[in-house]
Amino acid sequence: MEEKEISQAVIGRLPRYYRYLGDLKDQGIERISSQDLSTLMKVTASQIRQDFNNFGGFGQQGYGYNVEYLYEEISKILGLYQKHNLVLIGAGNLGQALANYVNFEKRGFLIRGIFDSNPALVGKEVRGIPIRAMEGLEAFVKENDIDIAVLTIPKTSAEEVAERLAGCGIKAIWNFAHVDLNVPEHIQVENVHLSDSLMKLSYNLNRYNKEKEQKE
Amino acid sequence: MEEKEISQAVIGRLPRYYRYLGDLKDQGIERISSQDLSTLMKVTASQIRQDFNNFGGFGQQGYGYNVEYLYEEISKILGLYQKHNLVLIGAGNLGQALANYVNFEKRGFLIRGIFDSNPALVGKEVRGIPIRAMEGLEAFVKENDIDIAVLTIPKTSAEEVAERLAGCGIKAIWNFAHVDLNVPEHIQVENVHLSDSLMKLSYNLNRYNKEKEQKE
DNA sequence: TAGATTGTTAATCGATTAACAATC
DNA sequence: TAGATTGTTAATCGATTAACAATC
Repeated sequence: MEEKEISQAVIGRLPRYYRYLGDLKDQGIERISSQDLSTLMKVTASQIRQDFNNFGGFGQQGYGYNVEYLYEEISKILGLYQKHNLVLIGAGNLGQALANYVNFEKRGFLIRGIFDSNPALVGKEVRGIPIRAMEGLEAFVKENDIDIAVLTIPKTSAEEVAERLAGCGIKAIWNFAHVDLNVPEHIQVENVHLSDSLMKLSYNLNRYNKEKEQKE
Repeated sequence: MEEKEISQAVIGRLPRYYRYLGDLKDQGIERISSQDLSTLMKVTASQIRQDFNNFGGFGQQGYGYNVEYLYEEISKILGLYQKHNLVLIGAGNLGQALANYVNFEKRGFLIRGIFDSNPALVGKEVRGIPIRAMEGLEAFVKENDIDIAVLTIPKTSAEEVAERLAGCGIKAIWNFAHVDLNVPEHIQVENVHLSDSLMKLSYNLNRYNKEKEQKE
């Protein structure tokens, strides 16, 4: 069966649904209508129903959606029931922050190895995981069935490391380096460009202040 | 003059243009056509011209765009010529990583104060900036002309802190806590939801693998 | 002047919203 | 059965792409 491609706009909203449904579940709420969820999340009920129907009918007419069931279904869609082995490359501040972030482990994202090009860091540990030298990267990825690499390195070395990762069969890169990576199509890349995000905030802040000035 | 609202889709692309233009500038390239930039950035030339024309004509027929000029103009649009005073709330791993990130300072985002609710951290320093107790937050924000708060605290306390910030006149929040904040409309919020980002990667990774299996 | 390339209008595409018949 | 609410089709809206006249 040829499945129709789901737009990235929809995918991008799923984690937010997942979060709200998790909260509802924790509150012991059993069912919710698209209308109520719409009020809660400040999106249209129509969009909620459309989004869910991309993946088949999760609701029931006259009843709404079962919170726990919907939560589980979204988790399956996002692939969270599945374990992933990660390597973290770049044990600087941000890398260490991510390595210490326990919530990823809970969702099945397991950091198996940490690498850094700085000899002073090699041999040290972050949350019990030793920091390794970059030389061993390829072998480690292959031997430990690693599918995701987290890139928290400067932009200058990011492209080179990405190529090495592509060469040893990595499947996805979570990229915090401030460049766009040039990797083969079959490798999934998700960028987190922090300074881009801050610039957006800067724009909106300035725009709002300007508008205010004009009114005065 | 009533300025027409620029869509967030366009704003979201500006930092990427800015980055590419900065690189071109560093390479000493003087001018570029929308066509060449299009090839480089893998977007359509049409989109590039439309985007820039939202802010007035930056180019010249038959010539293209002057790299340095365009770079400066985008920097102005994004408000990067302007200094902003920030407080960082939450001196955990992520907070410290951000505090240590020098590039923000370069762009005029100056971290003036760091706050944490953990008494064990209070009094310590991050890059020369002392960590303060939460009690002093409001006074500090007012006295130091702070306009942006960076929230790197757990979701449980995020809403409460956001309300305190709203109460003392903060203008924008860069939110790393994994909740949607309920603040008045005039406060700009930019969310960085890391786990949402990882879930998106997870979805795309799984989808690709599934498609591959089907073909085999 | 001729060629290049923008600025801008028009066409297309996709995503969001509205409406309502189906059905629990 | 009557009421509620989904699933889904149709309408609208906005964003992207194409086309080309304006102009450097």
